[in-house]
Amino acid sequence: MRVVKEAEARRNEILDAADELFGQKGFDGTSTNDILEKVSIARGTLYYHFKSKEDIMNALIERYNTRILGTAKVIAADKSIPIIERIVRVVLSMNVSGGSENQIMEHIHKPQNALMHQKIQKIIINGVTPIMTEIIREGIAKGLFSTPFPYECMEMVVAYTNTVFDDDMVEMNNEERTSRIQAFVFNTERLLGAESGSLTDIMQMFGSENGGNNE
Amino acid sequence: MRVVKEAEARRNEILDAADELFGQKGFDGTSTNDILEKVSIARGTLYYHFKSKEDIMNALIERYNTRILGTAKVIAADKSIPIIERIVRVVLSMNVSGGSENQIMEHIHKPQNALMHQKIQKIIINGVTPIMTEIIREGIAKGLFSTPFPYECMEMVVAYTNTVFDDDMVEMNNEERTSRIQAFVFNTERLLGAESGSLTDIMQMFGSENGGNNE
DNA sequence: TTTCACCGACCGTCTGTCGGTCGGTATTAT
DNA sequence: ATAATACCGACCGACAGACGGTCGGTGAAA
Repeated sequence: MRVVKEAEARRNEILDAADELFGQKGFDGTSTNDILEKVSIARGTLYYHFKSKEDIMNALIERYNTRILGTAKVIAADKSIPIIERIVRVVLSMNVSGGSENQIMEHIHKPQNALMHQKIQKIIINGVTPIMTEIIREGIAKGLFSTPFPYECMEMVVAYTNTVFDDDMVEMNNEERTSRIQAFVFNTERLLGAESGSLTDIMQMFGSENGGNNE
Repeated sequence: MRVVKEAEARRNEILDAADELFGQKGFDGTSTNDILEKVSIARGTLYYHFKSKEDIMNALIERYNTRILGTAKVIAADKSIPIIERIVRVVLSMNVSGGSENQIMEHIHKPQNALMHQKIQKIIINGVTPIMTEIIREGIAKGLFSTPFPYECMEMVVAYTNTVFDDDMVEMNNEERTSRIQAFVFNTERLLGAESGSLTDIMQMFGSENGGNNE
């Protein structure tokens, strides 16, 4: 049957379907036919809205991009939140993505979606780092931190969390995870030249993020 | 024409061809036909030696694995080399891979080979980190370094260098690269609790690695 | 005569293309 | 105001081309 919609509405339908399918079966594992069936459109329609399958992925990433960085920016700019808490929240917003759709990132970390994962990681490293750095500079001004290389510091922190914590890159049981987080907090304090123990609050929130989402 | 060879010889021919082709055109961009033509064998022969295209990639990665970690282990175990120099050499061995085939890793860092890259990165992080950690412990015993978390420290260092320096993950011009290395050395010193400036030698060797290979 | 490396025709599935169709909307004539 | 017309954006589905993987069969060496 023939159903006509506005281009943007249709585009989003396709993206929503692709989002779910890529999450379940990976990019390579999802055929364009899978998407067609899910949206109930014909082949030509898909290629009317997107020029290729990879184009769909790029559009999806663009959506993630906007959401993730948008959320991070809002949090980072809210100077009413204490600096350290703001840092924690920005870090968390990278994984949970802020809103009701908290299963966005969960799918990404699978061996199947390597390319998508790589592209998102690139966006996070190059997008989140400057946002975090701004907070760090604030902290330096207030005497909380002390480093001549705030940007590179945060780049290291962001790159590390994104490879080791977000992935199946390093396999850990809960115990190893806990010690990894302890060490991470300690190391971050050293990198930032923060007083020992001043970031320990981070650990708790990290821990709860893993166990289960409470709001 | 029909040419018969020992299975292992043929396997290596196929791997060599795949290595070069994947490097040039990426994994997805290389068809099995490309490999067949290059090796001058028939379809069935390829699938006699490998059960799938991905199997070829995994065998390739296994080769890298052996070479990279093998080289790293040899260097790390040579206690005649001063600790800091050993660290530098291990880091370098990750990129140059030791021997005459120094173009192995160059191809990997392309958006096309995302899956292969991810798998190799996993091997490096989980394989090189313990090797490096051993050296660090030696350094701690000698009073050069001081950290309660040597493993997690090195994990951070290895993960960072592999994402930021080895990739097109972060685009940098030479100037940015230089400052990135300066900061990296500084940060690593902090992480390891090393005396400021004690690792500066690293910077020089890193610099030469980029410019051109001498020996 | 058994075994091992090899062959190449063939299959199903995939992505992407292309000529053509349909329905709503703006425009014009009545 | 209403009807005829022209237009265009959204949609369709048959099709082409290429790909990864299979299988029954072949030839040479052991």
